[in-house]
Amino acid sequence: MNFRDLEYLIALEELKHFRKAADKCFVSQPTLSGQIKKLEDELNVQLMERSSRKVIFTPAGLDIVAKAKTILLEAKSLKEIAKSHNEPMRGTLHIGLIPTVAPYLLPVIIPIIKQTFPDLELYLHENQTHVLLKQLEEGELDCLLLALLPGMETFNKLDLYDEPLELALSDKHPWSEKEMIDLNELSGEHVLMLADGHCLRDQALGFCFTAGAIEDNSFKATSLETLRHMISAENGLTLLPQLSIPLNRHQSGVKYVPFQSPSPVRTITLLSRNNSARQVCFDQLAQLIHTAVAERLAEY
Amino acid sequence: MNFRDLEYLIALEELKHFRKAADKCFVSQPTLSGQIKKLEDELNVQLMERSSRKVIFTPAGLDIVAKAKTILLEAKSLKEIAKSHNEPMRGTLHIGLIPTVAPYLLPVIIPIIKQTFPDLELYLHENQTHVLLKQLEEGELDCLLLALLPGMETFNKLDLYDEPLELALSDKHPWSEKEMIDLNELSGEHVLMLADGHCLRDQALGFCFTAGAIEDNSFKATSLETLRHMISAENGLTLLPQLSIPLNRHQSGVKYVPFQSPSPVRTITLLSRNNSARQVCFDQLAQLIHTAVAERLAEY
DNA sequence: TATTTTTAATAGCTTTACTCTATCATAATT
DNA sequence: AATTATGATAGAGTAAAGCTATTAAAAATA
Repeated sequence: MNFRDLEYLIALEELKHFRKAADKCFVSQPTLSGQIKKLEDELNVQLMERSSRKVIFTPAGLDIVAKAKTILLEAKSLKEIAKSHNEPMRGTLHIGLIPTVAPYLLPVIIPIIKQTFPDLELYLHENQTHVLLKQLEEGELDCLLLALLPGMETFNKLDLYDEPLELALSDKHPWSEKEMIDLNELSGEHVLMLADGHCLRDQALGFCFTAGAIEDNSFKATSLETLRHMISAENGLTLLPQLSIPLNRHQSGVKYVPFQSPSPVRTITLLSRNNSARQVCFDQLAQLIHTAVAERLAEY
Repeated sequence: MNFRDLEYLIALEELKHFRKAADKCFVSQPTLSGQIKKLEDELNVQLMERSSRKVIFTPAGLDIVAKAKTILLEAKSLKEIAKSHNEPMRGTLHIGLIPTVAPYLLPVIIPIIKQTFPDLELYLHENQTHVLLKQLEEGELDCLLLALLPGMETFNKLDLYDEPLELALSDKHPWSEKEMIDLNELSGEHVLMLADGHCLRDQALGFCFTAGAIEDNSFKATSLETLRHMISAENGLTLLPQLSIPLNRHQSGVKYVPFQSPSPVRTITLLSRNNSARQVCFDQLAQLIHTAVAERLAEY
């Protein structure tokens, strides 16, 4: 039994005539006859009485025609489901983000994504890099927005933007009035850091090590916001990514000073599985994010 | 797209493994791979991501698997419908009967039919022979219970019983005490008849003509019961089929006298289309009716 | 780092099943 | 009796689906 056989049967019930039904189905009369016979043999039930003048459906035949119609409708619906999924910017999308990106990037991009791709249903998952990578691999997430690190080569990456880090410090700190600062001036300074597992911690540690700065071991923050409040309270120093910094670089007791070139920087990337079916979607999304963030960063 | 492809897809979604899914479907792995690929091409949508380690279904794939499951369920249900119709003594049956048979035969056979074949749903249609034959031909009726007449050779017939006609007359008539009577004694008598269109009228007329009796043209009855009442009221004569006669041959002013051999007789037959799908059903029904009526007639 | 293992895709051939044209058989109509 | 209408049958051709053997690529293991 296959879908075509059911079409033959339905046409035959409608027209009560083998040749006409065959014409309607664009096959020859013997073909239709044969397939109907095959169907009867397979179902082991006589679907109609044939005579040279009349085709009379049996009750069994009529019941089966009715069921056949619902099956063909379902098949049509299946094809329409497929069609609706053909549009890349439609359907659900599970995005993973790291905690040092999510709260600052999302307000910039969510409104424009919702406006540009209203049929995209976003689910946002905030987690640390190693968790996100695992989830992406398992297929639990569709793509990630995070800072590019070594070891991500097995994934497909679309670079979104390079995000400079700036020096955050209390507005009572002697350096707080500086317009710019050189990374090497941090030599010997104690710097506050995020807790283990945050990729920004490792990156910042790297820059500090190069500059000769020292981690302040008395405290490890669990979020950038905690870190920011600590700076204000403790008169400390830290590195914060640009998107988390207010435009005027001075707010609630904290001042922000950009570094002189070459500034410490991290690359924010859209990561997806190499063989993901939604590459077209990611391309468009990356393009949109790139533009939106470029506009935002230009405001500094 | 066909049903098998959907089975492959469902197995693959369940096992997330091409070879295992192929095993489950009793085909080779390349066959399953090929058909899945064909399905994707046909639906023009990627149903899953493949890698050498993982099979991850896309949202489109999952939606389509869900729909595929309902389609296969419907297909299964279609086969079960066919199966249920395989039992010949089940389902609806439209039976046509003539008015001179229905009221007398049905009480005899309906209880035993309902008891023997409880899954048979009977619809009874009372009409004159020519109407019934037309309806049978058109497929509106499945079979007929009527008196066999010339011109019915194109149908399939199963003889049920031979029904003798008896002489019905007022209990005040001089012949009313006779045990038996010879048909030829009717010579010159006036006999009451049914209206045109009743086959019993034509048959009775035939017997009367042979015997030399004359039709009483002053009245034509539209039913046997009217005829019976007329006999009582008008002191007339008529021929009535045995099943319409009370067992003691005397009731409400009417007496019944059987004819000496050779008695006038009609053959009651089950008629169906030659190519009817339900010949088995009719055979069993005829057998049952034959037995039930034989038992009833033996009581006279 | 090289080797083995796992897993899906590909190539090439075979088989199945569907379709076609031509013809037959039967019953209805002329 | 001849013609027409209609479905069934026969036989050949084609397309689809199946198989085995092999390849390719990634992961696991040595």
